[in-house]
Amino acid sequence: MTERVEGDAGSDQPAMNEAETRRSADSSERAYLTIRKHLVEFTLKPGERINEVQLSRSLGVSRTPIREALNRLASEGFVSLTPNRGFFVRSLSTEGLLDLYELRSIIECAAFKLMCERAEDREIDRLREYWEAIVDGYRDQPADIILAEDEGFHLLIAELSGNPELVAQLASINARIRFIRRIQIEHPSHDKAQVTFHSGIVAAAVKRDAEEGMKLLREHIEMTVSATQQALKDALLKVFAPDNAADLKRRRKVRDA
Amino acid sequence: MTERVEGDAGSDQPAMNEAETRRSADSSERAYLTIRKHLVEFTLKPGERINEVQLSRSLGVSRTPIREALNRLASEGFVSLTPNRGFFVRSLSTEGLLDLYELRSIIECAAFKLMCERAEDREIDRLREYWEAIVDGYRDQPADIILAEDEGFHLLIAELSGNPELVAQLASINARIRFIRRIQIEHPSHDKAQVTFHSGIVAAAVKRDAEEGMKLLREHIEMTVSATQQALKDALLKVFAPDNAADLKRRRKVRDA
DNA sequence: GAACGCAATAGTGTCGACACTTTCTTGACT
DNA sequence: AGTCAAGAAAGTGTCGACACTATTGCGTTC
Repeated sequence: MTERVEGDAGSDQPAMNEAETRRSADSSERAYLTIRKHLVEFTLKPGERINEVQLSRSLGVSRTPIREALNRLASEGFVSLTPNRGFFVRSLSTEGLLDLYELRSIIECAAFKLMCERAEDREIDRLREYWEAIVDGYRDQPADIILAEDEGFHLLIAELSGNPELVAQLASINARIRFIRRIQIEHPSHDKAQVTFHSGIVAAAVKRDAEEGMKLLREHIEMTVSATQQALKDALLKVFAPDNAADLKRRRKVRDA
Repeated sequence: MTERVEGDAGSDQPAMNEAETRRSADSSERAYLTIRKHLVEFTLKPGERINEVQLSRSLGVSRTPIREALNRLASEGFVSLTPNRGFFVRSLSTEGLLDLYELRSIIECAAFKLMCERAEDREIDRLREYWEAIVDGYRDQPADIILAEDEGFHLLIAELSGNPELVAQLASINARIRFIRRIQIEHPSHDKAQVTFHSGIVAAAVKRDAEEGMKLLREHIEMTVSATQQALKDALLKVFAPDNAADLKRRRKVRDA
């Protein structure tokens, strides 16, 4: 008896309903996407313990697909698993984020260099065209679109490196820092240098100037990092400022004692 | 019926010093280790479909922990999942291996550079001591030990980079190429330059000469790659030469028709 | 004799149940 | 009053079962 709850917390998956394609309902995949969304949006808060039963109820599926999704998320570093105690939302400290950005910088620089060495001219053209196609309205879009376009740009570079492992790595990193990037894009400190930056990258690619491109990438990510620290601080404030029941309770207990 | 595979533990988990999710000795974990072992030893052959029921019988557990293990292995790139058709052993083409080695080179070089920039003197000393402690009997050990010691050496560099993400990445890559590395170490073409190489790395580290160290790492991995191609060819031959039932059946069918 | 479709089989995806572990609650003892 | 222990409650880890999908084998038709 499949109880199909769609109105509840499942509201995360909007345009996924194609009556045409006989796509298997695949609860696991939907659970994965939904939970990841909750993680990215801080609906599930850092450090919090994840209740499988509660999740399975709110998604209208049994615990099995929930656990499959959580295992996947654990491999990807979103959550951690303590035996017999369950899954916990991995708390992303500032430090942890910086480590991720550093890794991203490493991967992206390497990808750019390999692209310069290996890509065909017409492939470099694809990069230029991709950028030219979005540059016009770039800054006037909503944050989500900007983010997607930016990720697409960098993923394309990874693809043109000819090494699928780099693409996979970058995609994984992107997923993990997406939430903070979105926050940062919406943050007042978000700079207008993005456009210049991307144009510079394209120019360096066309010239096959690996050094120049890597320098730009490094600088850019470096710059982003400092902006990110402020954004993260604000974000955490926003998340934990509205009454956090568990936290309050713990404090009250201590105070009363 | 329970196939208890935990003997020579070192062969599969040489240097598990990772911040990754820690698990206890539950069924899932055992299944994960066992299946991974089968994968790296080609007991489960590239491209083959994985039968969950069969696996669960041979391990004496239900399908649930098997599926959890397989999901994890899928996130890590060992197997792939096709909806409604199940898990397949990912066929590691030569090309795919080269991509992995390239990624490894990128990560290791970056780690070395960061270590040179950041590590304390006494941390560099740890690296030197690690190497001095194993250098004596290094070449006279069985392949598994050599492999574990080598992985430990490189993981230590990653640790000294101060970025846990690099450690995690390297550990994951190591797991995926371990099977071929072991084969390669046992292969006649395995060179004696290993000792010189590691000593050179240590020397460069002590001098904080990032360029020198990265050059050594690149050269070394480059060299390994060509040796690996031959080793892989031999390995695949060895794996597929003894009758492969599925394959033979398919061929017979075609021939008879 | 070959292509097609239908039935039988094998195998995955998901479920609800239960055992065991951890955490919380209550109440006795000092 | 405070501490500790025993029991209750909550929650995870694993199981066997079942529905549905893909594959295989067989018989029919042209």
